[in-house]
Amino acid sequence: MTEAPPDALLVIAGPTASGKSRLALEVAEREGGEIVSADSQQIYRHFDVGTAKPTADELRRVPHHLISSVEPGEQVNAGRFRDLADAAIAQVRARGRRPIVAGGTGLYLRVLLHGVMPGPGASPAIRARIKAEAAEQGREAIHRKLAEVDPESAARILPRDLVRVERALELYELTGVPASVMRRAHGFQERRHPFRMVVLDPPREALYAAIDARVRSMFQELGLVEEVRALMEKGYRDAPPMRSVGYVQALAVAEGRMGLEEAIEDAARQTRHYAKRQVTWFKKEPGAELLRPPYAVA
RNA sequence: GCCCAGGUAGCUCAGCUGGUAGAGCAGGGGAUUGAAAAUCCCCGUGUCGGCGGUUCGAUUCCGUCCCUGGGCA
Repeated sequence: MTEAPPDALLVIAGPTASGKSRLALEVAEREGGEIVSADSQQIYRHFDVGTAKPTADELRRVPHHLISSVEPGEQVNAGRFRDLADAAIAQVRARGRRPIVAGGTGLYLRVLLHGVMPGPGASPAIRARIKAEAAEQGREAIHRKLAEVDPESAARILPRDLVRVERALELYELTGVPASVMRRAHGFQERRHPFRMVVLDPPREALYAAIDARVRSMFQELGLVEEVRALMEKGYRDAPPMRSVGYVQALAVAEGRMGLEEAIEDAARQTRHYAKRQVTWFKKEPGAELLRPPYAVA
């Protein structure tokens, strides 16, 4: 691994409940830093308990950026995150302080560090149309359409993966260029920030125990279901963050579709699966430095 | 003590009339370029409770013992 330059951006990544926030806080306090969150859910306002946001006290101790900064009705995406994060990093530096990026959203981190292929973002209209077509004609049919305009993408995306089929189709419709061509041309080759990325890598058993305890606490002590009821009253029942792990189950409880205990167990299980996906992602992330507990960053 | 129902993968359970077993969940692995806490893919050998017996061959039949539920005393 190459020696990171002194002004390298410190990035702390890792699966949920591994202790990223704690470590980031500790480093920030020690070095006069400010935290820039790379979390696709904590960025939404009002969704606090279920996203495991830092406590009010923690937020007071160190300035945090990109936490509670977007209304739940808006859709954040990788491109928007990159812009917001760039701005936050620049602000922190302008103040002569050290930005510390911490978060578990792998795609956002990658896009921040390595860029995203140029091109248009999501088009709600196109997606709604494709979704309707898929419901009517089936995913296979949509996949065949993709195969006609972009056989390379169709070959690597399975028909059932509607999210990706949709995006590839959307990209082609908007630009006339196959997504596969853009993907190949881009290849995450941008070097947007010199960085040093540490990935927290707790033993699986400990990670799962921490997840189980956290999820249970969200429901039984922190009032996740009550938070969801309040969010529903504010009109956020169908907001993007409501479909993330924990909120899905809490919503089901709030609407009487699921019992509390079942919801806790399901949310914990889904969170464990999610954590595993994060581990898979970060393990092969270029430049990642795996860290075993006890965590320490020099 | 007697009667009944069970003891099969970590868990819940399938397994016509004998040819050494399979699903869901859990768990494991992977993909991932503007929804990413989303979306999607792959992976199931385990003394079929123990010991005898019948049989070319027993998870499957017989005997016996152990264990777990339920019932009767």
